[in-house]
Amino acid sequence: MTHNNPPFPSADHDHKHCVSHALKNAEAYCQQQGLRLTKLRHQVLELIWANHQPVGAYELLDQLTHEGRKAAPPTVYRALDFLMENGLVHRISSRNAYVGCSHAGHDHTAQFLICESCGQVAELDNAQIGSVIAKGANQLGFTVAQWTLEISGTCDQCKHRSQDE
Amino acid sequence: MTHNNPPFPSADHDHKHCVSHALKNAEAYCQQQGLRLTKLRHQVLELIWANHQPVGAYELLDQLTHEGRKAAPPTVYRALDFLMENGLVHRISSRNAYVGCSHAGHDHTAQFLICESCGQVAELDNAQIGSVIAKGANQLGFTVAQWTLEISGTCDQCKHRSQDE
DNA sequence: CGCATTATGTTACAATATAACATTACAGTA
DNA sequence: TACTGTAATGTTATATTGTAACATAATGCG
Repeated sequence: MTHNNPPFPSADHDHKHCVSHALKNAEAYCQQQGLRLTKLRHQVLELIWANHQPVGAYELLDQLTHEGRKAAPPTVYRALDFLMENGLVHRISSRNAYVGCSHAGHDHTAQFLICESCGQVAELDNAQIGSVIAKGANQLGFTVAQWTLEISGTCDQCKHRSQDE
Repeated sequence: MTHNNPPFPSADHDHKHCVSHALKNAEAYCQQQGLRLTKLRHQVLELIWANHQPVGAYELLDQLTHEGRKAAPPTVYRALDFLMENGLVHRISSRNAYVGCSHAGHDHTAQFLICESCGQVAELDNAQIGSVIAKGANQLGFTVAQWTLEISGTCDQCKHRSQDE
């Protein structure tokens, strides 16, 4: 299965829909895998998607609190750990921030395009990149366990926006 | 110019030599570029290389202190900023740690092989990886400014070591 | 030298993440 | 249903990583 959606959502896309879509996927996936997507974890995952761009843990903590839940840092970090272990969320380590995974359930490692102008992140799943990396590493006798690729730059929309000014 | 050194140094390589080599390179580069490689910066760079694997900022701070210098966090972070801005050091963001750059002076972005077993890091400079990434991003209208690739796994030596047991 | 600029010292604090132990909820079973 | 072991969450305290802001010292240059 491949995703042909433009990786950076258009400005007027139906964001509510994409959030609920991601949540439904996650629910189905956890169901199928016998994972406990508890209320807290569900809530954190929803917040992450709702933010629509990488969110910090303490930002999530604030948002949880505003939603009326008593929460401390471990509350958030434990939920994040669960979500990351199960491929529902990725950490953008160059930003200490977290994003929902667009291909949850697939076996994949993460590749991100991070727009410096709008702050949005798009997740790639480019097989060619993966295979070139594997090849390069294997040539050196290195066995790859996992990897992260974080690409900063400017997305298409922001380029056009800046031309309009 | 290309480097054909094995990226993970052999166990018995002359480490003192590789440190002094890196320092000489850095000195020459700064000279040539009119950059001020002050005593502090030189000292920090030397410590980074001497550690022989990624080092945390506070670890460097300790080491500086043990060498008799009065230092506080900003001391180290400012030196690191200088060294990173000028391509003499890279930050491994998945580890909050810093390593000397093996190709200082070249225009390149960083690709790291991080051995989970011995903790050592090798820096790649694989043009093919770079071009595949650029192509993948450009196809999506994304303009790449810079990127980091951090690959975790097991290096050749550690694989063999574990077979011997 | 005298001045402007850059680098470093110093203090305080912000931001991110974890340890350790107490309590609660949950799933399976007698 | 009540019992029990496990997993999840609550709670407090603290570790780790990184910056802000302002003072002082060193450096390069006219």
